[in-house]
Amino acid sequence: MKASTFHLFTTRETPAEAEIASHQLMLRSGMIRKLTSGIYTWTPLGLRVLRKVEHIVRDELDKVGYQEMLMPAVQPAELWQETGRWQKFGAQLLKIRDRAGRDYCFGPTHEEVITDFVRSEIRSYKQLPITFYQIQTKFRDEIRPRFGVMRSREFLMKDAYSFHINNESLDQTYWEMYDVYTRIFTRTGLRFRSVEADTGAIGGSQSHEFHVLADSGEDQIAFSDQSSYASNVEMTPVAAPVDVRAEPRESLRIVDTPGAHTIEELVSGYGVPVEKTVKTLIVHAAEESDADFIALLVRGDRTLNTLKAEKLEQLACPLVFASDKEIRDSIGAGPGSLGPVGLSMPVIADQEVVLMSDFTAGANSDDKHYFGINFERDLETPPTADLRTAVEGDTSPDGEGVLQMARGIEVGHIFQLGTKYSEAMNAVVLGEDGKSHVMPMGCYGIGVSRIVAAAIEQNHDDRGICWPEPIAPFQVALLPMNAKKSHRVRQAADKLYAELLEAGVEVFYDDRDLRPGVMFNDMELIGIPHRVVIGERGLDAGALEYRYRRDSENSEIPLAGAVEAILSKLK
RNA sequence: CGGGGCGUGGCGCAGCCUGGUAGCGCACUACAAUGGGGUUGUAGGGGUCGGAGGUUCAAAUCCUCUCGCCCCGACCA
Repeated sequence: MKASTFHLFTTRETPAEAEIASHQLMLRSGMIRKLTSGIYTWTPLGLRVLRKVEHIVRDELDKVGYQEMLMPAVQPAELWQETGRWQKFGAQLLKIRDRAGRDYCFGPTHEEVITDFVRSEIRSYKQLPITFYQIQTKFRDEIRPRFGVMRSREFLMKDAYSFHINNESLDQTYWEMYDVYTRIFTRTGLRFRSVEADTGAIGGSQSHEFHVLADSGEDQIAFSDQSSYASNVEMTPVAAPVDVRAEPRESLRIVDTPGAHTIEELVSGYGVPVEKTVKTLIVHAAEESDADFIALLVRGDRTLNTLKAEKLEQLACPLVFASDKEIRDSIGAGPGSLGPVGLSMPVIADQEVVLMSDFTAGANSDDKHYFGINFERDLETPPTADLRTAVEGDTSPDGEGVLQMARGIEVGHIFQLGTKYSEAMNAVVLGEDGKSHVMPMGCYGIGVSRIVAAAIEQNHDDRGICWPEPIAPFQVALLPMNAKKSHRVRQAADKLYAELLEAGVEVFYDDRDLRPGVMFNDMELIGIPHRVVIGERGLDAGALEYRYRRDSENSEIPLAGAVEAILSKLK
């Protein structure tokens, strides 16, 4: 590709709207342009990277015999009403109405369409298992799109769906897909990690996420320092502590604590050690429950894990916190002065709380706290559950080692869906036994456009992008120095360009007659991994200058045999 | 959804408080010089100041409404 005829538009200044490195660099290098909130145009430069990622994904899926297809982006409402997701999917579902008043949505995912397809195409267990996939534009009306294509509303996704005669077959394909994903992300050249994950809105049982590791990642992942255990911290279980509760040493007493409405104020204002405090959170009970509200107890320095709480059958799902007014109406005190002693509603305590003794909590009276609270003596020991979010240093759930934390960008997610959709949509096949069987399903997603942003987030420096070679827009940048004046340089560059093309190298030939500094800066900004410079100085010495994008020093390549020398640098 | 901020050539911004008819840098066009890390000079083109209404002799500037975008929060006990 010659720069003179390629649309390249780089900027020196960073657009004000971009917060994180990948977004800034994608805009500055001219890979993407925003059309409107969360919706982007991919320029020729950006598209080259997107296509590279897409190709790796497609290639690895094809290798194991999964079949590519293409489903409609616009889907009829009836299909979504069949599974109940027309309502349940919520505001993220972009609904559209046609001229006849019929309702549609722009597909945020394709379980309904594929299940509809399969229920009419697949008749016999002999056709199973089967896995289809597509690479397609999705739309999710995010509450708050941000970070460019990292969290956009319109995005490119690979979604795959597998259908089975039984759960064993599903499990087999699930783990096969796990291996395919591992190969895909390995091939992109990114540092990544697979973790156990929550199944979320898609539903199902088993699930893993694949995260690209980067400090700016929106997710936190927990992993053991000694075993292969890793999970998204939003669902990392906390092992039940094995300690024994200490005997009471203090007497129960009520203390005036004006101004102490948070744990922090209690700790700083009254000298209570934070690990001797208990937070009391009032949440809505499940609809079918007798109680209206339930109190949850966690240690003062812990964070309630919403996902864990939602899974408790006694609690409303999704979790709803009681409003200040509801709290005052039912307890007679405001938030900030709540505690389990004398509380007239069901209580569930985090498992470590019941091992505490001589602790402090609100007295259910404004500006008063109980000090020296002890279970059994001052209140009944409540039922327990794993309620808090895991933290660094916790014992690994598999018992081996302790947990470390890292930040990640979710780029892949695989689920065992079971029969959630096939049952709702009556997707059945005839089994060997002559009877109808509802097909268990798996679904598997990869955020293709997000991978591009994640790759930059993980691979950049103060000069620009440092593409991993497998997804770089070009492999080699060829820069002639002052070619306008020097016919030798121009001729040598033209010749090398032709030879590199002939050898199948993706070479970007900067024939724009710009000053060297401009070319260097552009090539470093857009992150081409290998740079070859041709100048009078080098030609005199019979050499080219070579530099790898991540290096800070040049090396020399003999002019004779330059193509082979360059080829040997490529990965 | 709640809070905050911003809309002025393609991009980054100043001008607004104190009203007088729009400016700077980058980018773009032409010419010239320069030619190994965003070079320099000269001459240019391009903006209904997000939109609507109002106040005024006069509005980018003041007032009202509206649209769009960005950021933060959505665990607080």
